[in-house]
This record gives sequence, structure tokens and C-alpha cells, in this order.
Amino acid sequence: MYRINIGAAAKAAGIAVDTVRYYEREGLLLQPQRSAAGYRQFDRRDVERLQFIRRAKALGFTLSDIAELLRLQDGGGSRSQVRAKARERIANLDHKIRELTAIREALSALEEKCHGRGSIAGCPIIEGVQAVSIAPTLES
Amino acid sequence: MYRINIGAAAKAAGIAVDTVRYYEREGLLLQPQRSAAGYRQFDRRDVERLQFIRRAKALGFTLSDIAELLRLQDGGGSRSQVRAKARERIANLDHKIRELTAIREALSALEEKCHGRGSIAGCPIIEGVQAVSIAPTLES
DNA sequence: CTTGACCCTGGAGTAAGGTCTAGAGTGCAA
DNA sequence: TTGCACTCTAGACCTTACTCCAGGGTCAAG
Repeated sequence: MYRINIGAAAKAAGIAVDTVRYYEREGLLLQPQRSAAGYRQFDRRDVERLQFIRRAKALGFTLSDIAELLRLQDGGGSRSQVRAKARERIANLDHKIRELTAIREALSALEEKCHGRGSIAGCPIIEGVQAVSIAPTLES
Repeated sequence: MYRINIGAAAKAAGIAVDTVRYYEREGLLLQPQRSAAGYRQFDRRDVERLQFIRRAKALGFTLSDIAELLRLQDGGGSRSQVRAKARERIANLDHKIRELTAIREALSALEEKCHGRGSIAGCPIIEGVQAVSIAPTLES
């Protein structure tokens, strides 16, 4: 049987030991087996679960999104539920990307107006910021 | 002379009163005048400064970036210093946008593989997350 | 003179996602 | 048997940018 301590499991999943305990506290992990001395004993599936968490995080899911996905997995949710979460996340990402792109363009336009020489008085970037209109999409 | 209390200044700048005090504590504001009773007295320049902060925030600068920009303004910094900050921020934005776009594409590819019917076992999205390779750019 | 709207300070609480500490027990090699 | 790495728990602390609270003073209107 493949049973490893928290240190090895954390390393295998590329996560810090403290973070593994934190995920357990947050309800993202199934209660692991314990040794006689009370050490957590993780098996392959636990490690896969940790990797799933790490990768889902890399896809920008929050821990509560991930908890929900894991609940679906544990509780026999349906694919359509999973797909709905994915679509929601994609919509979020699209929104965020549009927002950042708009900011980038606004700032870039200011930067191009500035020749970069001279004192700060009258600097087009500073003055441009004063004049920025705060569009709804630019509000965080 | 244009001297207003914190409530009016906050309103003029579109910021909460508590937030104005917070900015003062964080060193973003010049120490305002005080009335005999100890009330802060803001003038037009103070309000402009608050507006500058709000707009710079809308451009995605952090408060510490903004503090630095304000120090440049106060201390006679040069345009090249301001431009450098702007470019740094643009580079940040570009990086973030690329990152989110990569995530979006990865997730979208998974989502398209899922017909959305059936139980969760074998769901391409779940399995795809397991297989996501975590590229350096995808790490937050 | 009272009422209500404002203002003051210091300090605590919030969200998200960890990270660290103290104090104590465990496991294994030399 | 000592020593060191590892593990346990509960709970405090971190970052960013606020937001709220208690307990008290101030100001203008009626």
C-alpha cells in the first residue's frame, strides 16, 4: 500500500506542508487516514487530489470554486454542472482580460505622449491621469 | 479660500471618508490644515490629489505605486521617472493579460471537449485539469 | 438648549490564501 | 542513547485596501 506522510505528499504535489493542512481545514481534502501516532497517511488518490487543486488554481479557480468542483466529483455531480463552472470561469477571465486591456491602452496612450525629458511639471502622464475618465469597466 | 471638511472632500473625490483618513495614515496625503476644533481642512489641491489617487487606482496602480508617483510630484521628480513607472505598469499589465489569455485558452479547450451530458466520471474537464501542465507563466 | 449631522481617535475586523510559531510527541540512524 | 528530521495542535500573523466601531467632541438649525 502506498501510504506517505504529509511531507512526502506535499512534495509530490508541489505544495507546502502548511498549505496541505490548510486545505484540509478548509474542507478541500477527504479526511486522511492516521497512523497510530496520529500522523496523516496519504495515498495516491490524496496526492492526485492535491495536484488537482494546484492545477485548478493555476487555471484561476478560487479555492471555493475548487471546493465546489471537488464536491461534484465526490458526490457524483454531472458534467453539465462542471461545464457550467468552467464557463463561468471563462466569462470571468474574458471580463478581466477586457478590463486590463482597456487599462493598458489608456496608460500606453499617455506614455506615448511623454518624451521623458524635463521636470515633472506638465508631465503628460501625470496630467493624463488627472483627466482619466473612470469608465464602469475600469472600476475594480 | 476654499476649505472644506473631510466629508465634502471625500464626496468631491468620489471616495469614502474612512478611505481618505486611511490614505492619510498611509502617507499618501500631505498633512491637511486643521480647524481650531481639530477638523481637517482640505483645499482644491487636496481634492485634486484624492482624485489623482482614485484615477491612478483605476489604471491599476497599487497604493504604493501611487505613493511613489506622488512623492515624485512633491519632490520635483523627473518625467523620465514617471515614464519609467508607467512603463513598468504597462509591462505588468501585458504579463497579466498574456497569463490570463493562456489560462482562458486552456480552459476553453477543455470546455469544448465536454458535451455536457452524463455523469462526472470521465468528464474531460476534470480529467483535463489533472493533465494541465503548469507552465511558469501560469503560476501566479 | 436640544437635536442631528459631522468630525475626532485608536483599534478591530474583513476577504483570500496562506505562513509561521510554540510547545510537544515520533521515528530512525549512528 | 543521543540527535535530528519530521509530525502534531491551536492559534497568531501576513498582505492589500479598506471598512466599521466605540466613545466622545463640534456645529448649525430651530
